[in-house]
Amino acid sequence: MTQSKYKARSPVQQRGIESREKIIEAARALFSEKGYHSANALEIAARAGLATGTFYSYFNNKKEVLIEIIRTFYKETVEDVFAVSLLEINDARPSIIGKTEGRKLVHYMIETLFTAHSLNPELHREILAMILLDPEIAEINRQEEGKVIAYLSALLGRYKDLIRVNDSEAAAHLVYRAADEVIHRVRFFDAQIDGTRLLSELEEMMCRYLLREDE
Amino acid sequence: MTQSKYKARSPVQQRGIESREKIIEAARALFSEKGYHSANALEIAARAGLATGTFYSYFNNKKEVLIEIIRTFYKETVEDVFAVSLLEINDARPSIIGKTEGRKLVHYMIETLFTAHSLNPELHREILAMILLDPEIAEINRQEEGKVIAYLSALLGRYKDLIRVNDSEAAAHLVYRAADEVIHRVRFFDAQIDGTRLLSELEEMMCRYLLREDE
Amino acid sequence: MTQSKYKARSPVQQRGIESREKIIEAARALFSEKGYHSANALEIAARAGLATGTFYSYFNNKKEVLIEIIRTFYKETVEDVFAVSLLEINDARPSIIGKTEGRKLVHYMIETLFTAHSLNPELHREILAMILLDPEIAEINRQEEGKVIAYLSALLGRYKDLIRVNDSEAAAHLVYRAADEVIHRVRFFDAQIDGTRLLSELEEMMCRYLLREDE
Amino acid sequence: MTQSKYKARSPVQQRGIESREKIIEAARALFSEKGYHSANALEIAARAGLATGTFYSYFNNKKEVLIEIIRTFYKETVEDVFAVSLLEINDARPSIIGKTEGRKLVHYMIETLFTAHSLNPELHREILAMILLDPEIAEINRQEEGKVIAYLSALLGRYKDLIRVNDSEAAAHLVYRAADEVIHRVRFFDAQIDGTRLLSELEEMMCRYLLREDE
DNA sequence: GATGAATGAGCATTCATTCAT
DNA sequence: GATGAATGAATGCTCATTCAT
Repeated sequence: MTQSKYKARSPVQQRGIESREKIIEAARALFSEKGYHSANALEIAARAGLATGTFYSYFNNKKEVLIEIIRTFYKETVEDVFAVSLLEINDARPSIIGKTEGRKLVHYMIETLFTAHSLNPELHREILAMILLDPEIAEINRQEEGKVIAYLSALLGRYKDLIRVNDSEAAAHLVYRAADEVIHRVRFFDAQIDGTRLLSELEEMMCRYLLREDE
Repeated sequence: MTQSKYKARSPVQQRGIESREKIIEAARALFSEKGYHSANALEIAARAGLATGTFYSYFNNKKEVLIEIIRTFYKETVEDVFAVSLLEINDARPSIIGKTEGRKLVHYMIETLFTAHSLNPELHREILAMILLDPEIAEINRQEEGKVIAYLSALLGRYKDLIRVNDSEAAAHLVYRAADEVIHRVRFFDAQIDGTRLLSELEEMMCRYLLREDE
Repeated sequence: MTQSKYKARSPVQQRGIESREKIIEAARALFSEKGYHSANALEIAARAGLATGTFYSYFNNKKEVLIEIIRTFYKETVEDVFAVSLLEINDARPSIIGKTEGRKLVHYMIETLFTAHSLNPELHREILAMILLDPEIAEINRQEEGKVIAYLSALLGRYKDLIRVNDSEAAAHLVYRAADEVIHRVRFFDAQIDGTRLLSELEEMMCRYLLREDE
Repeated sequence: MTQSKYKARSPVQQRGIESREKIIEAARALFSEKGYHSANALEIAARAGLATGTFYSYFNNKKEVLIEIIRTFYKETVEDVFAVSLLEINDARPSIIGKTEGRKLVHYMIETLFTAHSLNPELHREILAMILLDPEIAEINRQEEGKVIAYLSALLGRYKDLIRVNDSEAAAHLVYRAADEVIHRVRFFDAQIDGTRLLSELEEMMCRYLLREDE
């Protein structure tokens, strides 16, 4: 928390850039395997094949690595997956829209979120917990999440003929939140109920909520 | 984690029962104020006006207190609030139903969950995080949550004329999950979007999902 | 520096009081032997025959022990030595005064300061350095030193017939400062010049400054 | 402490000389600002706009820089100031002496020391502390201080008609020590007593001690 | 000459848990 | 039953110094 006397440096040489990368990779692996709280700087450095001090050359503390990982996580998983998937729907597969099959659109959205959750479920869970525990992480997440919601919002706005929501921004939030949470539960916990049934109901709920009756 | 050599005892004398109660109260206060991870046995005992050793007379570790608190939490907040509220709807206010105003029913459900979240938001957030971090806590939560979902499921089943879901169990899960998550976000984070708009959309989504067209 | 979550506790049981005492003694010994900066908590605890944690039960950090030692140091050495010596001059040996031998008074003062410096020279040196390096220690020292200077000031005021200073408070400061410093140099460093000559000149300076011509 | 395997080199090229100079300046600034102990090689190098390794090209460790700074400090501040001031008194202003105003001489001495202390008080304080903590620094200081005292001693010897000390070498030591210490206190600490009063008494003490009655 | 990446021993501090009283 | 003293492993972080480029 305290501002360190030694600020973490940014590597300029190739070797430094590689070391920083190794640390992030090692941290990502450890956070997934044993959780953020159980991993420590010594261990992360060792896993990266570096000394403890090297860790602190590039990061002031464990949390800074987590933040970096979260940003990368959103970039690599949610954001990219989303952008690509939605572009596909939009541009590469105009046929979907042509058929006015809004239900397929909903299915795609849920599937995409599910894929994003599946890339590294354990790490995802750790991040979700940290969002609850640390306001700084919460803020980072809010920023990153905002981009995803913006995609959704734009998407909902684009298909006005299919979708009947009034407040498309609030709807995007709602859809993201609800879907994310339900998918998360299905993904992590052997729910009291069969996951397939839950996802199926989720799709049903989304359709009833989002799509025009006459579709 | 490891089972202690000395098992925590159950108090039999009045004094012992009071000490145990004091510890739980102190822990609840501290978990709310500074979070589960930042609180420690010494501090909890001090807050309870007891010695460190006394803490370990009644609990083998901090987690055991948390589990006790979670059970009580569900009893005192979610479960009770739910049961009472829904009974009111059902029995004490048959007029609501008489009007076939399913929308009011939905509104009530959301309001009830919101109330439950408002009783001790900080503690609630800590518990949510622990559910993600600790499988044992997750299991405890699953059990307790199951009761709430059972209420919802029964409720949905009772108003078949109002409600059009096929799989009322899955629907109860879905409704609980989605509402809980959205409310939680609205409650804790200054979302990118106004909370009122989000709750309003949530109600709209639930209505469209749950209620028959002809209501 | 930061306020600890765990505040250092005050021992209530006899055993605890003894442990705290042992830590102070061990610290005093180590600070003398190898200096404040070179000693560390682990070492101090070990020397006291206790675990590291026990050190932190009674002190939040090394500096707190130093402060305690400084206070005790002033109590045990300077203050007491001074009070006793000066009382002796004053009450038990009125003959000195009767002879109007102010020179003996000055000699006593210097001798007393020299004795104070001799009780634990190494520790004294460490403390002097810390006064220069740490404002908090400087303040503690200022307070304690103030008492000694008050004694001197009172003494100077009492023998107005012998002593010709106008501003006895400033004079007390001056005398203390100058004598303390010179003695310190003589005590610690093999000065470029023989210590005896320096002390002799110090006495001469003090006499010329303090005593009436006609003494 | 340990002699390094690689000896620090002496710069021969212009560029090297400049680098060395930059390091000394950066160190001086940092030692003043945050103290000798809190400054470190990395920081010093960064401040000098150089790489860490460059620091170790010219100095084997931090202490070597301090020693260099102390020598320069004495050269630039105390020694020069002294020499110049006293020469002024002696050669350029024979009128002062002609008036047999020894009091002015004393005033000049004190003023000169005060000026020396004022050039970089924080650095001065750090050096004083290091003298107490490190025998090697103490020895360096002894040597440099010796020159100042030699000036004083010579000065005292030159005005035998004004000054009545027997042992002018011891007197020079004494005067330097006492004045230095008192001035230091006035300069650094808001003494319990007003600085002006103390300096005034200091001058009075010096006059009574040094000057002949019939002046 | 200069760079900055890497090292790793070293130290301060925390806290879950035990146990003698 | 209650107390609070004691433990010591664990961990975050620093920084003087080396060395490959």
